[in-house]
Amino acid sequence: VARDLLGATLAVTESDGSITSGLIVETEAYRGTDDPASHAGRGRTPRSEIMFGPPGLAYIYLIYGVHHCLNVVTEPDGTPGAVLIRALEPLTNLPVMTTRRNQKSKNPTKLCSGPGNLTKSLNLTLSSNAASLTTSHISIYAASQQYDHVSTPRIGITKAVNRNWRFALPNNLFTS
DNA sequence: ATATGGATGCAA
DNA sequence: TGCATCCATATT
Repeated sequence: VARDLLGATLAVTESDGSITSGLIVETEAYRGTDDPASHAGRGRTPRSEIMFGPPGLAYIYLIYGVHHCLNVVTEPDGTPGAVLIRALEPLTNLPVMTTRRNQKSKNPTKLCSGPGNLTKSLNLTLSSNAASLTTSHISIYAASQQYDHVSTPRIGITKAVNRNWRFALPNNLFTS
């Protein structure tokens, strides 16, 4: 699923009705109770519970007390799994993103480059945790084509570094 | 290289 | 209750 999400469109409907969106260019998979790098790797906890739930929900958590990370719950009900969205190529509402990121340059390549950066650009916080990606203000539209990809170890983790579960569009300027 | 700073989960 | 840890980023 992490591979399939490459090239999909992530869109957030703002309170004024406008759409802030981007193309998913970088993802990471976290799957199973035997994945020590996953929040679900030590079984069900209040936080990881959502990863065990039905697919199609947003899992948003606070990291380092500073940044939010957006994940898509993927596996069938009962099996834990989620895909971390790590980078987007901005599509709409770029000025809004630039303002939220306090960017002076209008260079779009860094607007959504990194999991904490894209949630800031899209204004996603814990209040959107567990939102349905099919019926809420957050939506994902499947890619219209199959994209080529590269895979590498996941970033920022210390366990299970040998699994190449990070996926990105090759030679993409908007990855982190 | 370093400051940032809240939620989480586990031990006590 | 206390504390180490954490899927990161901006700034020095």
